[in-house]
Parts: sequence; structure tokens; C-alpha cells
Amino acid sequence: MRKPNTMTELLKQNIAKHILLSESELGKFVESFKLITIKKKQFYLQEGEVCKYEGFVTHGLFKIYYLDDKGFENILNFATNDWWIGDIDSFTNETPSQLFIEALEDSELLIINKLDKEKLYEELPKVEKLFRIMGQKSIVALQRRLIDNISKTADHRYIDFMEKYPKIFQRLTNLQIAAYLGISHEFLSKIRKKIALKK
Amino acid sequence: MRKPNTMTELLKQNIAKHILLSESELGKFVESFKLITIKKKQFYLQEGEVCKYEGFVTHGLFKIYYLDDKGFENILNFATNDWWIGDIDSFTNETPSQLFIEALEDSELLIINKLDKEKLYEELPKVEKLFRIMGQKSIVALQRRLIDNISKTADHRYIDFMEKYPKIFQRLTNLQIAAYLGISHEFLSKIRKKIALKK
DNA sequence: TTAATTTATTGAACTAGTTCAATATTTTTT
DNA sequence: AAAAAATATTGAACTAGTTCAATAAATTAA
Repeated sequence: MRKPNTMTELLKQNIAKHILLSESELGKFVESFKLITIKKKQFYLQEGEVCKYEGFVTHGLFKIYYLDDKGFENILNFATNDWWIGDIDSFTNETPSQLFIEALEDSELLIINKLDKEKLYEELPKVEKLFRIMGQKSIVALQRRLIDNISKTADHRYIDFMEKYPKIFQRLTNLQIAAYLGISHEFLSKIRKKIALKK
Repeated sequence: MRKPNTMTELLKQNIAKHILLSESELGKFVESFKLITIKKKQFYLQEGEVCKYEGFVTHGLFKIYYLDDKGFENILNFATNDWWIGDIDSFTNETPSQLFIEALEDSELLIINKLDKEKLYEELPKVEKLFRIMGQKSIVALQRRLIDNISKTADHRYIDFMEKYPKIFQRLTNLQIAAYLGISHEFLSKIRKKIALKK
């Protein structure tokens, strides 16, 4: 593990993208977080649990997924350095989550619990703005993802994903990519072949 | 058109679901909004425009959609009484929208522009919380919609929609429902026949 | 280092959903 | 009330994507 303050630097840089805080406010902000590690194949969150923390990934890789009626894994998203994870619904309303969040690599996170987050909202009103803006960005991203899923074919979505997230892409298996694209891995294999032949 | 203060009552009730404001704060809040009407087939927003207002629908019905590469209409959502509309991305960043928001019935809205909204954030810090919470709810809804779209068949999605929004459902054509479900209207017609035969 | 397990590829048969074209029905306009 | 326009239904041929099963390749565990 790297030094904790290297990790909090990442978090400071992340929030500086959205709002402007003084050095002392930044200090107070990051102090509310705790550094934890999660080993590959271990869970940050499992279906049925209440999501107790919001987490900022400083290192590693996660998949966020749910199991459908047939027990099939559908990946909503991946999260690596500089991404936030958690189940907003479960965290905010303290209800059981439907999601699994699992480490695909040994990972490190800065986490905050609900009480400490609420304290932050009170002490640093700008934090309210921060999470409002982050929420807005999530909405835009989700809206785009929904649009793509409705109106693009699987090969198109595969190529888009590869181009948009080349670094994550390399670290994933085809099974994981297929579960993200919403297609069977056999069909992904055929898409890959077709693309390879074109070149 | 009904009396303006009947309309602002609806807005007050809506925000009371999320945060607690005093009567005078509520008054200040609703004063920042302007009541407008949009006739059937007219647009609240068109592709290429910057979204200048966020709107709270007090009466009527809208479709929010975008045109894909083939010029095909994909409906992201419908909005009726007690819903908010706007393109968050375009509104926040003052960039051209990709969306159309069109009235399907003669409609009434309370709208607020960016400057007035920012003023509200400053004067009533709880409003920041309000929009953060509303954003979180949108995220949850979008996430569920994405999940459904990936993992459920069209007949399942059709039945879900009918059961979840029976009142809106009745006021829509099959063309509109198909554009929302992401299927051709011919196929929707076949789904409807299959369901009718089962009964 | 071998054995065991997981991941990837391929083909064949299938199913969900599309596309196109023709006809019927409903709604809107005049 | 008639004509015009938009919406809905149906069938036939098609395509994108699934499922199942067998085999190969790559990773992980012993």
C-alpha cells in the first residue's frame, strides 16, 4: 500500500474538479474518510446488505452488478482510480441493496459513512454542492448509457466501450465485457472475430 | 388555465416531499418560478438549443426524446403533473442539448432560469440539498430503467410500464409506447395481440 | 509442473425482434 | 360529413442475438 497521504491527494484532486475548497476545508474533508483495502474477489457490497459507506477508489478495479431472475450477472459499471462507488439508493435510504460490488483486483478505497457525510454537509455546505454536481454527472452518464443501449447494436457498443475506456478494457475478461454490454459471451466472441477479419 | 397559486401549491407540495422549508422560505422558492403554457405539439426544448430553464410540470404531458443516427425517435421518458423536466447537462453546462422535449397535450409548467436557480442556492442553502436528493432519485430510477432494458424482454417491459404508470399509459399511442420501450411499433402490436389472446 | 478450473472460440439450431408492404382503423382537418 | 393524415394490425422474410454443446487455450491451485 502507498502512503495514506498520497491517497488523500487523489481525493483532493478529484473534488477540486467540481468545487473550490480552501486547504483547511480540504483537510477537514479528507479527514472524514478512512483508507481500506479490498482484496481481489472480495466484496465491497453484497445483495441484501445496507450500503454503509460511499467509497472513492484510489487504486484497483471493481465491478458493480446485480443478478437477474435467471441468476445471470449484469454489470452496471466498472470503477477504477478516481471513481466513486456505492449504492446511492441503499446508502441514502438505509434499505437493502440489490447490488454486488466486487473487487476484480486488489484495491484501495477511501470510505465515508452516512453520519460523517451528514456532518460534512453541515460543516462544509459546499459539500452539498459537490455531491449535487457529482449526481448530475452520473445522471448524464446513465442517460447516455441508456440511449446507447436502446439504439446501438452490440458491435457498436463494444467498439465504443473499447475506445472510451481503453485502460479498463485491457484488464477485463470477455465474460466481464459481455456482462457489461448485455450480450452473451459467445456472441461477443463472434463480434471479436468479425472485427479481427475486417482489419 | 387554473389560478397561478393553485399551481404553486403543487410545487410546494412536491418539494415538501424532499426537504422541510418554512412558509416564508417556500414563498421565496416559488416566487423564483414563472408559469408558462405550452400547447400540444410545441416544444419546451429542441436539439441544438441550450436548455435555459428547469421546469416543474403542473398540468399536461411531455415526451423527452432524441433522434438516433437513423433519425429514429427514442423516448427517454414521459413527464406529467408533479414531474421535473429539462436537460440537466445542457442547463448546467450551457451546452447545446441533444434532446427534444415536446408537449403531447396542452401543458402548464413552472420554470426557473439558471441565474435565479443559483440565487436560490445562495439564499436558501436547503435548496442545494433538495436538488441533490432529486438528483439521487433520478439516478436510482435511471439505473433501474437501464437494468430493465438490459435484462427483461419487451413483453415484460410493456407490462411493467402499463402497471407502473397506468394513468400515463392510457394517454399514449402505441407508437409512443414502442419508442419508449425501444421496440418497433409493429412488434408492440404483436405483443399486444399475444397478451389479449392469453386472457 | 501437473492437474484443475476458468475463459475463449466455434458451429448448429433456435428465438426475439426488425423491416417492409399491404390493409384497416382512428383521428384530425377542411 | 368527407377527405386527408396519422395510427394500428397482420404476414412474410429477414437479422441480431441466444442457447447448448464440444473443444481449445489460458489461469490458478496443488
